[in-house]
Amino acid sequence: MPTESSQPLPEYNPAKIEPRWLEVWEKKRYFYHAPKVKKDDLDKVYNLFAFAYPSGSGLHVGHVESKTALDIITRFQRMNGKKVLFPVGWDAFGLPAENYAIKTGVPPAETTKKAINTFRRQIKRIGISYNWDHEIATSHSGYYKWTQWLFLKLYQAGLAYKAKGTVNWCPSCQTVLANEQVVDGLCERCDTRVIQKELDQWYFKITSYRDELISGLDQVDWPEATKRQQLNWIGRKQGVEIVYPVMDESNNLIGEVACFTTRPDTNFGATFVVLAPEHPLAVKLAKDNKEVASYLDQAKKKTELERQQEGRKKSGVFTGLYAVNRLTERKMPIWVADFVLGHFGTGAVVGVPAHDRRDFEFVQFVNQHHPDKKIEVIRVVIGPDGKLGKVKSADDVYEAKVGKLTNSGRFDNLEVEEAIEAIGRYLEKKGWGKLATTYKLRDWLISRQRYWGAPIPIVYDPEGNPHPVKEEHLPWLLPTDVDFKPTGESPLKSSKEFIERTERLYGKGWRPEFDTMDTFVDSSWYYLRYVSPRDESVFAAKELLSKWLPVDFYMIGPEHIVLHLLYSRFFTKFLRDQGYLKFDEPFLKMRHQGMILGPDGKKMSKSKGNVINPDEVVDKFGADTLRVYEMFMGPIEADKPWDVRAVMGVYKFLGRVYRLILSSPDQKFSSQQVLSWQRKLHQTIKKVTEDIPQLKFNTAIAALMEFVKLWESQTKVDQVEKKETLPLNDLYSFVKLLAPFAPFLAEELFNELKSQGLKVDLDSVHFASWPSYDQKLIQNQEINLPVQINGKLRAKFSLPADKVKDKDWIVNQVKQLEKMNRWLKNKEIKKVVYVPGRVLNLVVS
RNA sequence: GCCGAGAUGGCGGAAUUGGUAGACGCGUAGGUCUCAAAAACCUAUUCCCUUUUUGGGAGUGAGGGUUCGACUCCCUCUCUCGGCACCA
Repeated sequence: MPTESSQPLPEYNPAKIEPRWLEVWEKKRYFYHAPKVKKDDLDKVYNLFAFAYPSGSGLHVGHVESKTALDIITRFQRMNGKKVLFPVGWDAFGLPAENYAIKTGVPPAETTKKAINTFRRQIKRIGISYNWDHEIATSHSGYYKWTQWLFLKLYQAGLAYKAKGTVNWCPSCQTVLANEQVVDGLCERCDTRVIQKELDQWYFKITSYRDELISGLDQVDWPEATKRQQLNWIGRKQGVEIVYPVMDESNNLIGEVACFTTRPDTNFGATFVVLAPEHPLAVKLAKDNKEVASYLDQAKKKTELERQQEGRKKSGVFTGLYAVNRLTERKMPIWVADFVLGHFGTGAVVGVPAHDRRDFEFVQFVNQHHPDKKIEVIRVVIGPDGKLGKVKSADDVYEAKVGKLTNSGRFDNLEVEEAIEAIGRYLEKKGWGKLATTYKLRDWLISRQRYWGAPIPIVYDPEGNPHPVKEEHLPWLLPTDVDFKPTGESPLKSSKEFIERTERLYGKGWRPEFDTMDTFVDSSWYYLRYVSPRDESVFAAKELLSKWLPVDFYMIGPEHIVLHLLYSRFFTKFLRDQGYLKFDEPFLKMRHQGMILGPDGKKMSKSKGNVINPDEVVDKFGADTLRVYEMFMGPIEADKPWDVRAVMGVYKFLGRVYRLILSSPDQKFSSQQVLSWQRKLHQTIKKVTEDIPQLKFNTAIAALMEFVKLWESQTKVDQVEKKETLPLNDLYSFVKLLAPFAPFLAEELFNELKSQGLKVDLDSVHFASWPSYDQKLIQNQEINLPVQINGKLRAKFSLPADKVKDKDWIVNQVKQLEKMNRWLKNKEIKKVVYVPGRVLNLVVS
């Protein structure tokens, strides 16, 4: 019967389809440039992907997931008439390129360039529709010029300062390590014990924004868990700073010591005070107290690992001084111990052993090793169980904030929560303390003794005083004549050119700062640069900033939750205060993509041999299959294992779509079939349209599959009356639905439809407008109503859609059903619950 | 220890946010085609009982509760995964 179609259809062959369209898109530079927007344009959308480090191993399937997700959203929004900024860039400075240089001698600039080229090729191959004209790389001098400018702005504002600080140091690699590079006290690269070293370092004063970094979270649509992690990191705590007079052995008043506590309610049970080794009073005492001096020395020498191995084992030394608890008139011995941290609170802690485990453990240590200096344990809170027993072991320590006070004079019998208030106020009234707030957040150490980063734009005069590099000397270029071999010194020290340049520009005897900046500095303002990446006069064009920023949607891995986001928000607030930005928060809405695990359900790693290479998947099945499979795996935010065989299922699905469209002119249907085909189509349009903005790509794809399934089954029904073909315009709608997910196949099928006679004046389906659905058409004419007896499903009753609101009619009809006899015979219907179209529940007795 | 997320068939996961649990895909079994295999297509597929169909019972980590009705809400517990961790 078929005539022209007796030729076999061409097979779905992505290897032919995809390169062809890629070439066309590249040639025509589709979406290369961000669209033009007017100020306050409500149609603008800024979609941001957390730019990646261009590692030598190339694109990872995890990259593909988040890039594809954002690409789908972007294409969907474009088809819905939005103007979208969708840029791409490279977090190109960083350790791996430098380590590679140390090993091989190949300069990081070269390695990085090569890696970027690989990434760019791979990303284009999977059809991500980035605005390539806006591409940036943080290692490019046109970019880091502005990173340095930002440093200078902070410097001028007094928010960049130099101070001595303790840093992680790997004696084998001879370099400073970031906290993240220390794993269980060992260097992540060579497993050498990391030690603490005092170095003169540059810091950014992020702490001056700590309160706004908390309150600003109310303005953004981020996952609650993410917000909470930020809050924990900032770690704001309300409490009381109690000031105790300090006396020597012979009761001479010699000063005072302040202790921060969140539990002033327990202060009647305070029996000692502990200073951190860094506490000024401890340092002062060390001058003429040998025991204290040697303890401080030991504490300083301790490595991270040793501290961790010791666990919670306490140590300490008595200072010979006492603090007076004015609530009880008790003389509390003052000790120095390294379990107290110098940088939290006041660096001194008041010990309440009955109600703080660590305090109790310390008392155990003292009472065991210094029996002549025994410290008393006094219970001042009775738990709800009414137990008033002695606190004899660590398990008896009562830390919960529930219970009533005892042994606390006039405050006895108050509930803990009340007592916190009351005693706090009392201390304040007496002038013995004041309400105080402490934070865990510390200033941001940005110095790195590394080569592959942006040089800190500071020069030192012959006396060693720092001066900012003049703005006209930016970019303060990273020298190239350096020795990469680690020597324990900053690699830039080996550059003759760098020193000569400094002397030429600033005078004889002047020296440049040899450290570079933490790469987090580069990566915490890049979203601003995207609007005008080639502008040499400003970090980001003001007019464009006001049009595009803030970022509307940010897709970022959960590993960046704390640092990157905190730093970015800090920079945003700083630049706002400097008058450059007009918004408070850089990222309005944010979501995280999960991790793609190996087929074994474990994190992919070369050593486990479970790495899936996206290039190989594309070679075998094509980019569309890779994209659709990754989106189909499951919810975007979940961790999901790769299933080699499930990829085939997606490939088959795309092949079916291909064949259905190509053979559609030969498919004949009854008008009834066409109608139900259209109904399903419109239901699918609705589902996909609603799912994409919610990032529910897996269910959107499932809906497309369901539609294709129905279509296929219809072609197989042998009916007598079959003379209609599917309307080209409806086929077009379906291809549009497919376009964000499988852009190559959709483009191919769009062209096919044109050759079948579709009249559209467009070069690409990706410029088409998104299909809309007909609400009336969606309604099924027949409704299959579940009928429950006492909440258990007993029958299904199918009724015409126009009867759906007629409860009485339905109940009557259902009662007549023969099936119902069994359940309703000799029973009384006590209650009828009817949710229109959803369920009918008869409650019988 | 603290904070957070989670637990649904053999597997990945759906479920209109309190209304038919298991959509969609994988896998498996049987079938069509084939000399055979692969591919493709069709059918079945939560478990148990009954069984010719019909039918019945159980069932969303465990236990309890609220409700006409609970994967969904509340309480208790177990386990898994992330983050922080001597932070006063």
